[in-house]
Amino acid sequence: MARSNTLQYMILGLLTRTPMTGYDIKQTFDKEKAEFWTAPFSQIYPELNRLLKSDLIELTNDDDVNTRKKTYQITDNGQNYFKEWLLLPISDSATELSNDDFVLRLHFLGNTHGDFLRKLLELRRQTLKVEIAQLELELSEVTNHPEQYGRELIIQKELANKKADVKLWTKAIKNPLTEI
Amino acid sequence: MARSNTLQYMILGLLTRTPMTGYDIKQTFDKEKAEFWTAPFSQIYPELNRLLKSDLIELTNDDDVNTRKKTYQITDNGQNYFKEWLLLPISDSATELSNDDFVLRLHFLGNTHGDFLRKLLELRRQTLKVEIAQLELELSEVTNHPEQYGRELIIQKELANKKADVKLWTKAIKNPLTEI
DNA sequence: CTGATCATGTAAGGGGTTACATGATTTT
DNA sequence: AAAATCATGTAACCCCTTACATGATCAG
Repeated sequence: MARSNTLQYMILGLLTRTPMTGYDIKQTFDKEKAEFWTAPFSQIYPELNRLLKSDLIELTNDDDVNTRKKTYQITDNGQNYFKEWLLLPISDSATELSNDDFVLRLHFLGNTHGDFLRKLLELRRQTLKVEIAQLELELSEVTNHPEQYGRELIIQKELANKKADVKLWTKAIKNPLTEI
Repeated sequence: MARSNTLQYMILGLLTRTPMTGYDIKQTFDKEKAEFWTAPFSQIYPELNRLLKSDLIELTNDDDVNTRKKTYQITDNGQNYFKEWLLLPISDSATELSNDDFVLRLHFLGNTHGDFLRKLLELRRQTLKVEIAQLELELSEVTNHPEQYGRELIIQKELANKKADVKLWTKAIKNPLTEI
């Protein structure tokens, strides 16, 4: 249980847009730096074969028979599976949303799903506020303890980051894309 | 090769301060939330035994003979090994310093090592500036591409975070602890 | 005397990295 | 003709997580 499997969703997400080969997927990861995450071929190819067996993706018939090239497309099954995952943090009444979970989903939200996007941002903002309160408490415990100066700087860094995030998501909630 | 092994350095770093048991180490991780990182017993105990075999730590004689309690202290060997790692990003003319590497080292820098701390912050600031330039380029490529709105938000978030970091480290370089 | 905390481990399995292996196609 | 890029994989190894196993000590 608890199979996080980021790669699985990254691949499915990319294939919701257009059919691709394993090689293409790797290129996309490297070029887009996706959300600052990548995977080697040795992870991508086995994962593709696993998804194929699970009937979440399938081979297209576009490939020249003489090449080894294998172009994959997502199945209806895969579409549903991916969408279910994408919407999970909202339908689930989970009160927490880690940065990784959040970023991974955000990556696949374009101009569609405007409503869902807003809810996702709201949820993340809530999580951040709780974390900020916690960090402020920790910070108050280390100030004036010069031997923990390094740790104090780390806490300040995390605080600054999370506060910047709250600001950004607040702005994004107020000014949705539709206004552009 | 390329054994990153965060845990190894966390343990050695804690033991430079005071002798501890595996249980104490776990407590410290959980309480201090270290630098937002923790490890389970199933990782800590085997690692302690490995460090013991490598002669980087040793058992103290403080423990009651009748208990299973094992209090460890760092050896001279371990001290050297740890210090070498701590100073690596400077002595090494590596031009990059990842956030994880940076934070891990920062955690063990108190009011001592003021000079080294400044160099470390400087180095990190340089890395950040390069990354910011890269992100600004990526951002310019996705704006006005509504289908990549999610990715745009991610890039903006990363940019905001890195900029906040630069600001913070600049301030820390200018106002060292000695002024407190 | 019962439950919380102290205390140390092993086992199984997932996920990720690095290195290795192979060969076709395209560019220079 | 050589080098770069396209293209798909396997093998070994490390790190980390979850679950399991065991028992002592201390507080209520």
